[in-house]
Amino acid sequence: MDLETRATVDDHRALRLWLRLLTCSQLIERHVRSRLRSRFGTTLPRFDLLSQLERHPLGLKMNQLSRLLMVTGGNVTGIVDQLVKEGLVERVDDAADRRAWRVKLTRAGAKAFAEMARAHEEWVVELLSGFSRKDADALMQILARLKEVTLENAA
Amino acid sequence: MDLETRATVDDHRALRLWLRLLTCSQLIERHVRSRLRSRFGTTLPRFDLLSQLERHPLGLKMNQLSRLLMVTGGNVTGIVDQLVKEGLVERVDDAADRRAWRVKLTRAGAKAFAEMARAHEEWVVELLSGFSRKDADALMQILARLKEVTLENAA
DNA sequence: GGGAGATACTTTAGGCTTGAGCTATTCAGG
DNA sequence: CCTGAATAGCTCAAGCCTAAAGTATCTCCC
Repeated sequence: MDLETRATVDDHRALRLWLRLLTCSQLIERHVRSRLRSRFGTTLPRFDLLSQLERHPLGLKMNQLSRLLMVTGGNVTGIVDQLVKEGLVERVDDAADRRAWRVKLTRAGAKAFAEMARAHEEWVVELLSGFSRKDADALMQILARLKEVTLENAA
Repeated sequence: MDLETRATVDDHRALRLWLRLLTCSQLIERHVRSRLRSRFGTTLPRFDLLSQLERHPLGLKMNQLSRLLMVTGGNVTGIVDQLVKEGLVERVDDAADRRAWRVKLTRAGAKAFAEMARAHEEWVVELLSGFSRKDADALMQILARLKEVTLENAA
């Protein structure tokens, strides 16, 4: 096999890897979305946003949320608007910067999130049951490298 | 460590695995979407649909596309409508079933797709450059198992 | 052949997401 | 101080996506 042929094979390898990664990700994502909808009448983006706030009890600015969730600012505006309307989240003025908000979980939001998070974890555990501990550990490590490489090359 | 504690740790393991998988997938996806947009003025769903048609020269029915792309039928209707309007795809009557269409690439569609596919593969290869052959092979295998397990458990 | 149920597709309403363009505020240098 | 550049956030149009409901056709079975 000459170099050029090998290069082509390796190229297809990268492509197939990406397609398989996407498939796996979508399979899990669809499952979780569907259950969030049917059990809690909510969506994955809202859940993700609450999840970030739960990890940051002091609150987060809109652009911090935007970075953590890997979505654009305009998107965060819309989701926060909804969650405020539902009473799960509140916008507090940022003392240090009059342009900025500090978004926090309300008491009701924290309570609602705790319930959803428990169920969410159950779903994922159930979905991955039968996936060996050994494979899971290996996958975590390889994905760590993949993330690193991708971040490097995307810059 | 008692059983209950271990169970909790394993649960978090599954959750963290899923979150990392999602992150990796999103990193690559965003990169590809952004380039499809800036270079070709198109989107990932349209590209994916063309890609499926390219693999099936005899054409595909709407519901076959829906299954292959893992999206709902209504969604496929919208995307095909657009691609027809752009002249990349055509709807042909299915001789055997008057309810159904057979969607095919037009000559222009095949040409446009070939160009995009070449670029798409380059982007992915570039993005994954530095990811070792060994890791890539291992990842392919583990993801195959993950896909299998997930499909099993989702049913 | 005829009716019940399945299937192929479309439509609709509602939510997510983006990129571009806007205002208001902050910050850094002169 | 001031002024230009950067930053925080919002709005808007357009496209993706879903679930649910609607129409047309097919298929099976009596």
